[in-house]
Amino acid sequence: MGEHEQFMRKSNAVRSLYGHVMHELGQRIVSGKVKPGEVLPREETLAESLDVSRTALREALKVLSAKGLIESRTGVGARVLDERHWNQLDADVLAWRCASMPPDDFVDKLVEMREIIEPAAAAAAARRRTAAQLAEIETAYRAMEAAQTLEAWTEADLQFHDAVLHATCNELLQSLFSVVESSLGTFFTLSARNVSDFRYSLPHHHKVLESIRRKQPEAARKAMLAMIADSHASLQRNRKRSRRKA
Amino acid sequence: MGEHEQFMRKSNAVRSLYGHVMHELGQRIVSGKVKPGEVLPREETLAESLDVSRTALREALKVLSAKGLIESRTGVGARVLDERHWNQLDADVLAWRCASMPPDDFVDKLVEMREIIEPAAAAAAARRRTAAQLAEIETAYRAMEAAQTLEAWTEADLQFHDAVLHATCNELLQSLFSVVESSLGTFFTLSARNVSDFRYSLPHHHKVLESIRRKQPEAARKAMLAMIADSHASLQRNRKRSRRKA
DNA sequence: TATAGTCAATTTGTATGACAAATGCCCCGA
DNA sequence: TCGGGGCATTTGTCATACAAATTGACTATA
Repeated sequence: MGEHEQFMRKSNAVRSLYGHVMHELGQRIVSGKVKPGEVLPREETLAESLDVSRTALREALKVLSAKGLIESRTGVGARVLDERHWNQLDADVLAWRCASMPPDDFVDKLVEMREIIEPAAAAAAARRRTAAQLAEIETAYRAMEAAQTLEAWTEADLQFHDAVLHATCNELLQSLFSVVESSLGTFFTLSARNVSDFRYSLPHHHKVLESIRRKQPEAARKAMLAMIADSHASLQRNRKRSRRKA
Repeated sequence: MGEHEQFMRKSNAVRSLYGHVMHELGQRIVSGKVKPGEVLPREETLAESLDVSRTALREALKVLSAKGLIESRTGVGARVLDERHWNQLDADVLAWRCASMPPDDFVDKLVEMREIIEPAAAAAAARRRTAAQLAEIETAYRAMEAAQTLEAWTEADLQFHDAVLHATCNELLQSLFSVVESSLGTFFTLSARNVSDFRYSLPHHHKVLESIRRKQPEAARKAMLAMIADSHASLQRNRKRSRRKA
């Protein structure tokens, strides 16, 4: 897993016991190992099998319930809910879905989301960005320029897109960063073979930056859309290649 | 509070103890009664003041932590996080923000989100909808046509927009329904005086329905955008009116 | 036989008390 | 002045007990 210090919160959830349990159960559900409609074993049994106390297990269940994955009812048990109820935009749920090489159609959905969100965000940023927000974007861009390793590039890339969302001055839009994060993460996973040319999208980013600097919403929208379309195309080339291998 | 039986889950969270506690603390935070950076009283004290056990309180804190509102650390306490970390798209967080007559700029942000999401969703639905999904949308439309009370209208309206999101075949888009729900809810709250003409947007909905039926993405996009722009304009008229009163 | 009502078993919900672990701070010593 | 050790504070985890809700079976009754 990548280390995006300032994005991935140090998240005590990672270190804590209940965090592990939540992660484990969450993945079981999202990956389909336990299917919607099924009820989990009773808490005492489940706690024992996971080697934690009922307290820790229950905290995990509560959070999963808040994410819409399960519903606990007295006297019945914890039933896995239908996908329709899942909090699909939750960072954890997205991560769980992307964890194990997501199916192509899910990647397409991620891309569709980006194509809707990010061009609109770039346009809004071009309209409303403050000087400080522009500086944030530029800093991220410079970091991409300077990146020597794939890891450094990835972090700077994420920071760039986060900064654009931030510049929209709309925190609701910024909360969609989790989608971008999962999307980019998956992208780098799926196209890990050609690590060499990871800088190919730099010109696209430059155009977005300049459009936002000059406060040209339509130019920013187009530049961002082109960037996403380009990376999507590159991803599909990789798909075909790996399918041929198989 | 409206009753949208099939949207608002019966949500044991409403009835349960920890649910009340979560709601109470969540509102305190989102409304700004306790500000980011502050630390809550220690669990024992807080539990006592809310008249619940530490167990129930901790379950509430865990969920609030999952929503990004607070962060608990051993030996320190539960610190309220900066708005940047909040899970802004979470249904509860949105509801808490809209609970107490949200400021104009937040309403604008909701509208901006709708203007980005829903036209794109309508276009996608026009491209990919199945016959069954179209039927869902039509059913909702008929219910709007037949609605005699504001309550019936509101429920059908929500159902219409949910059906459109569903017809995109992209569950990520559908998860943004919480935004539409909060937005419409707030809209009806703010424009509650002229209840009489609640049906004025029916023609807009008709255009969206027909465009999706005929699989015309661009027409669907435009119709949806026009609908949102129209309701936004109507909302702003109301704002001015109520400002004049004050 | 059908039906309503009661009871018992099961499972989650809540409370309580205890201790482990992490953090921050003061104080002491070099 | 700086660094480390220990102490107080607070959350993290565990174990146990009982309350509350749901289910399903059983029974009495028409």
